Amino acid sequence: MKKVTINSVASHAGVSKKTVSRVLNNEPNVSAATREKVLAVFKELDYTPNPIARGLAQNRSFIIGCLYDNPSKSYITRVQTGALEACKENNYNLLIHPCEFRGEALINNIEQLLQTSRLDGIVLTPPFGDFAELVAFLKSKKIPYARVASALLQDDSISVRSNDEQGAFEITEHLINLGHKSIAFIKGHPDHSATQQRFKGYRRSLASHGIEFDERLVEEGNFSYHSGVDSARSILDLSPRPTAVFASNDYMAAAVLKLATQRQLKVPDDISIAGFDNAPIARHIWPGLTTIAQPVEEMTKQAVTQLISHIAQPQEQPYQVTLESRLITRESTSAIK
Amino acid sequence: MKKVTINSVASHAGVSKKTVSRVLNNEPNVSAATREKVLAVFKELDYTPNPIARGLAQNRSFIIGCLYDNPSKSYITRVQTGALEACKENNYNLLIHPCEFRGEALINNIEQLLQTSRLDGIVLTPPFGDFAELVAFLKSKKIPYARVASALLQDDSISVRSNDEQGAFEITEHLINLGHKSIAFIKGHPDHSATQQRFKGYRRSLASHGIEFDERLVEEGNFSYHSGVDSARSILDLSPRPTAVFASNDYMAAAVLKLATQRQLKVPDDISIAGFDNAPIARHIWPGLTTIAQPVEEMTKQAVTQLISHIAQPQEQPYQVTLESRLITRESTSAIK
DNA sequence: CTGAAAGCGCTTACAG
DNA sequence: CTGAAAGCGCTTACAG
Repeated sequence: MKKVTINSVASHAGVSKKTVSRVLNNEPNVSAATREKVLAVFKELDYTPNPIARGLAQNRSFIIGCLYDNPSKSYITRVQTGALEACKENNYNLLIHPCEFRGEALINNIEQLLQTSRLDGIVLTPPFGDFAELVAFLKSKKIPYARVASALLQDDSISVRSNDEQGAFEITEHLINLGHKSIAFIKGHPDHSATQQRFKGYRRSLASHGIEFDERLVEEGNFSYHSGVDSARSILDLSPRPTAVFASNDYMAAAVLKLATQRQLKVPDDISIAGFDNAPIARHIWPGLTTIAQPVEEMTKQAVTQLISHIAQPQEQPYQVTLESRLITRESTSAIK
Repeated sequence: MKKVTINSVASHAGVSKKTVSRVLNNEPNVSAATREKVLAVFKELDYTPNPIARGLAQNRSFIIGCLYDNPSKSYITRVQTGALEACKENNYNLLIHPCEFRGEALINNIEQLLQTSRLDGIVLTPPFGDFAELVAFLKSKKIPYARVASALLQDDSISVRSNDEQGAFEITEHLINLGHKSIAFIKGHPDHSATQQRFKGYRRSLASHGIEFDERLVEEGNFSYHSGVDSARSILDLSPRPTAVFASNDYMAAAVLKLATQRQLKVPDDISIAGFDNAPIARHIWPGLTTIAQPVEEMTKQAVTQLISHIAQPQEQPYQVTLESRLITRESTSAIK
């Protein structure tokens, strides 16, 4: 069985392949009769255009690459969901590329990626949007990119983020307003710019209430559940024990909750626990976690939408947006007794 | 700035483009001197071959598509992890394509996908591997595919599954051996073949112990957490209340656990709860869930590895494998009092 | 409204 | 060991 190409269709229909190309792309300037004839031959021969050939001629692939390296699986899932929505609306497809390396190895890895698949653009999810080396590399290769949840930059790139500092401030305010003064804090992954932002918000809230910052209440996590367990152990061993814990994401908060419960502590009566992200786990456990809802899907969707429109029209304005996050109170926090 | 192609390299190096192509692909029959000269020009010009052009000439894209439609996000994450490992080892890339439609719309959706991106092969994850229409369509389009966690078939396709029936049998045995006789069961999504298999295993275990099957103890779920909440409500309202619940996946089991805890029931003292999959949530909650560890990553990795080798050498044997699953006991199940 | 020619950037098959 | 020619299946730019 011979492969059916634009040429077979053209000869079957008795027209030039340019005309076939016209009906394929819904271009004007084709008589209704010709169009129908060609359409009929499409059906008859069961013709599907070859996207690679189209790609070569147009120099594009209609594929966006999504880079990530994130210990929180649910965060990745949400990123993908948003990216996929944007792709779907624009007839693009999404290629996913986790990569665990930093520095030199990372650049080689991306170079390899670009050598095996042509990508029209790349979404950089945390922490990649903050890797200056990588961003410079993409610029030098003239690969369009968009940054999600990265630090603000005064450049011309596409960037969508949410206000981590403000979110952390608000959730700390919530705890302080409940009467808590001894509030432990678990940091996120050091490479993520959100980590510093959330820490800042926590400190700003403490300061605004005249509560002295206490270093002993701060633990270094990395956004993984496992790191939350380790941090929780240290925190619960403190004496006096803090009356509340604010973990930089919900996975780590869930770990604190589990460990506290195992140790026969009542949450929130004995200790209040707050997270960040509003990941699914925040409502899948009991008590449900008080947290900050971050619009991860929406951030990524906007970033990819802008990226795609930038690919089509590179002269557009840079798009830099900061979305709002909001406090969600559940059962894991309560007034101090 | 002119784009640098194989032609610019060839003229710079003073050789034919065929020779450039040879060093690009590490082919033999190039003198060391020539090779080095060309390599030097690569660096000098910062040349990167165009994957689309290569793809057109070779008629391949080095991209595998992953189809899914699964209410369990962690399952998808695990599927992706396995698929990505296989792709990485073979210099392939992974394109993800969730699709929510059935029947006619589904086929159109896939046709559209194949029209925008050329895929060298497709992995069908549950429930797609069991959709006869889709499988027939891919066959007619001559798109290589591999099926993950689908029903056994006497055909020539690549298929990797695990033994759901046996897993469900074993976990039910575990409960019965702990003294439970009234064991509620929450079914999975009706479109997934695993749903029937797990139900069968549950019934086989009951039967082998002479415990009469009771329809009132069976709820229809769909693998989502939400469906688990609904099922849990019905089950906990039964009187007499069953002493154990076996949910067809961990999300639904987690929902039962949360609802039971909210209702002041002690797990496992008042009621034992078991899940299936060994999803992350099974160990992120307290008490941890007794469950069946299913090698989702490994299944997918094997399927994609076979798919890629089948793409390279289509004459190979069909690969149909059933992997083992194993019981993991945690704190959510205990002997009846 | 329609088409012939050239080109996208590679590889394949063949010749020397 | 090296290269000239043809081809992969489309689109772009131009001409009529």
